[in-house]
Amino acid sequence: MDWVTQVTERLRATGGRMTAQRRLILETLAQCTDHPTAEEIYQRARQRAPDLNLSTVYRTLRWLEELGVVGSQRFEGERPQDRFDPAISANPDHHHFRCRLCNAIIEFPAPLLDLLKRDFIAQYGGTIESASLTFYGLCQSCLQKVEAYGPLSFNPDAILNHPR
Amino acid sequence: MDWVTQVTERLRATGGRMTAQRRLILETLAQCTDHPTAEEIYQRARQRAPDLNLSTVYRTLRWLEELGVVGSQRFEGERPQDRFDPAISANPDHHHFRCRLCNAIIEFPAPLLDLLKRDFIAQYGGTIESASLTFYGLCQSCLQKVEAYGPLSFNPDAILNHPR
DNA sequence: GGCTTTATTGCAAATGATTTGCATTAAGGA
DNA sequence: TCCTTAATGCAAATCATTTGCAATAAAGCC
Repeated sequence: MDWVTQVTERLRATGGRMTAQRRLILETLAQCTDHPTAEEIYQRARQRAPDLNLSTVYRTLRWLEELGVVGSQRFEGERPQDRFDPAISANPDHHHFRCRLCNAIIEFPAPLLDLLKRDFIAQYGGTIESASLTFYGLCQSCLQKVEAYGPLSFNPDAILNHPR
Repeated sequence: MDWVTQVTERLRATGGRMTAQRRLILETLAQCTDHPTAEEIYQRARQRAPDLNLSTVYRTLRWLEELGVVGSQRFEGERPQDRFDPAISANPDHHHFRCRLCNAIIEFPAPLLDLLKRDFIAQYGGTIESASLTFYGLCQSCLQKVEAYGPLSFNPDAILNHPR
């Protein structure tokens, strides 16, 4: 049984209805290999159905989030907007690395996080229900480029006063 | 030399000016033991200077952020707003636990995070410049309350239809 | 101390992602 | 096929945060 059908069943089980718009959004999500914003999902889906509405995209995404089918998360260094993660349903225990230069996002498992959780509980008590870990840095290929060419010298004054 | 004076020196060194408003905001931050929002800082500071402006608070906070004097971070499960962290200048390497019930935030060190970073680099290459780790769960005292009394049964219908 | 430069403020208006109210449409069980 | 009500489209509202601009006031200089 494919992903869209699985989600449809979860939906029906909670009194929801499968619509053309929801199916389209689900199929769009299924094809994502990245972490798109609501607007990006809207644009991609709209290529197949131009009268799709952005509100519907938001409502569908929030509903999928409640079902645990997609995750959402914000990254530092860009304007505050949710990015959605269709991979979370297939692989719930992953975290994110984000490249500061090319903005690529790498998903990685972090089994050692359990050690950190145990340390925390041992010291402070309580329970931990979820954890969010994000690394920021340079991905392998951006690092290689920087190492190969050296950092670019950026001097706005020199650019502005440069003779044409 | 106290904190406000230290920050003033950093400020002057970059061509900035120390004003009554900035001093007030700094002193307000120095007294924080929590992670207030811009609005909360504004309300606290305004008790001493009622004509302080919220824009000034925002501008001052962003400037302190650039200087590395305060940190900012958003937490899940509340509306999207920045919370500011004056403790980051004294103790840069801390992470956050947030209690889902009482909303308390606990700061904790996580030296083991270096293992996770090393693991990541070994597998994917690149470099890691910063990391954000947040735990969500129940703090010790909320956990004890839940264990002592059991979870509350919340049934809106029963409340609405309850005879008075 | 007064003068000058320009960083900073207060105010109001703009921004931009996200949510919401409501009339209309359509899913899916009877 | 009919009926109930969940879902959509549209426009307007939200709400934290930012920004333009005229007025104010640091702080370097005489």
